[in-house]
Amino acid sequence: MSSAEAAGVPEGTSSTGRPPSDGSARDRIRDAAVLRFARSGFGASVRTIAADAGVSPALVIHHFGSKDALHRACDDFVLRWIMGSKRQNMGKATNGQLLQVMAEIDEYAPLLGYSVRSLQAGGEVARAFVQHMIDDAQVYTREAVADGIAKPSVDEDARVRYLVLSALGTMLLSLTLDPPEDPEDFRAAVSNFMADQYLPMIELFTQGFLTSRRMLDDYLLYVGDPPGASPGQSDADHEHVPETTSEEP
Amino acid sequence: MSSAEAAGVPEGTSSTGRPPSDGSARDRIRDAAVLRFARSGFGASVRTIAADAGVSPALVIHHFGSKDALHRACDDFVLRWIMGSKRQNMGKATNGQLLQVMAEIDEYAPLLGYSVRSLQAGGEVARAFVQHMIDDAQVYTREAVADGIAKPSVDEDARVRYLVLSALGTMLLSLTLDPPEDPEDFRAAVSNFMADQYLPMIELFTQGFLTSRRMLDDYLLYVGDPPGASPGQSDADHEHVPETTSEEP
DNA sequence: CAACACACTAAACGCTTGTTCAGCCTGGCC
DNA sequence: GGCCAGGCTGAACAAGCGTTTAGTGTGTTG
Repeated sequence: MSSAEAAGVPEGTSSTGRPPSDGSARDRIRDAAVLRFARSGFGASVRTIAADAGVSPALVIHHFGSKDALHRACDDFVLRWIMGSKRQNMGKATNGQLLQVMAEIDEYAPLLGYSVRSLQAGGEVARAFVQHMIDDAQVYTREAVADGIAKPSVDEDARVRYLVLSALGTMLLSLTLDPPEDPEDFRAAVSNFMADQYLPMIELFTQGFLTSRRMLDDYLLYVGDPPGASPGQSDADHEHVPETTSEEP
Repeated sequence: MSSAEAAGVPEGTSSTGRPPSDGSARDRIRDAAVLRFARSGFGASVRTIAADAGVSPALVIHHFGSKDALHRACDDFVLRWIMGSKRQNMGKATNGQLLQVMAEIDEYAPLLGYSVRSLQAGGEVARAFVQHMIDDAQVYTREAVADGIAKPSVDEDARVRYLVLSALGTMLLSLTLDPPEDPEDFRAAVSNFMADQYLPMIELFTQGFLTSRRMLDDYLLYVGDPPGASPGQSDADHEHVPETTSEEP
């Protein structure tokens, strides 16, 4: 939590004090907008944001041109913030798999709410956010497979994409179904979610769900080898239980 | 204008015929609202819905009282429809696991868009929708475990909840990131999604992701037994021993 | 027939929205 | 000093929203 928003400056506008160095009002508006969008969604009104920032609605438009442009500016800001934070955290914890991504999210805290709203709304930030996570996870997963921590996949790219979409989507749906009373506290909600879902998730990641390979083998036989496949992976044929499961299309 | 009344009155009455049992205009408004909400989200205006139904905005309010009440009526209608369809499909395919849930969704087609919007927006329908899916999956999973198709879990309830949240959430996020150009066609989008994600999903379900049980065992050791697995329940505590012949060292 | 009920509508009301406009205030430059 | 640039504002505007109101037409009922 940065809590850098502690700029006092309540309405005691003695001589309209504003630091002359750089447009602090513009930044204050942007910060207020990010916070308000996170709290109330992107339907939040310009007037509300202006009130949060302690300025007039007209000034918001004066500085950003329109509400849409303000939204885009917030997207830019958050995206830049995330990318910086990512690069900073990239070094540590190369042991991580996908779970690591979730743990990292907990560190993204201040702008987590904004990201969640963006994911709910779709659009450019959401796509970029997910894509960056996928890129990260690709590195982690490759290393995990090389280190023998993770099993190889028939199609690594598809698996990484699925795992990221799954981890994010599950959390997103959970947050949507039971949103935190205080919209400020996405962080606590994420922690709760992790506490609830960690066991089944890691259980699935450890032992899988099905007892037989039949479904997978049938599918592989049906579609042929997918693009990324190198068929030499004899690593994974240890589990041939010739079980006659019930019928399946 | 006013060609609306000439268009599409299923009952043979030529002029403003309305059966005394149930008003057809009311139904037409509800149907138009469901479609419009699915197409444009719940922010769609009463005026738009009225135009779609070929009536005046005032009539919408006259019949439903308010836009919120109309929304609730649509929720009721869709929920009832889903529950009926569920009951109808419940008989077949008891072999299904969670994948079955996804396949079923493809059959929910007409109201799929509405459900997706509801899941995106959260609220009562979304919760009910998910809960019903969980209830279904609980039955399926129990049977699959009993039949030896699915592996047992340390906490079956938590697993089912996670699997449903994961399956739905993944699809929801995918649909949000790349929404279909024609909002009518959520069905095709779901099919595409399934085509893309089936392999990694079934691979994960078959072989898991991690090579060692260590993370799971560490977690179980750390938290002790989860709430669902009381020691008296002899049914499910055969899984505590670290047997897992399917895992490589 | 008159009288009522009710589906239905055009028009307007009140409100909120994003945005614009004219002008105030102040700091810096001549 | 004068004067301009620009951050900043209160007031207003147009558009859209959900909803209300007053009223029209029509089928049913006494």
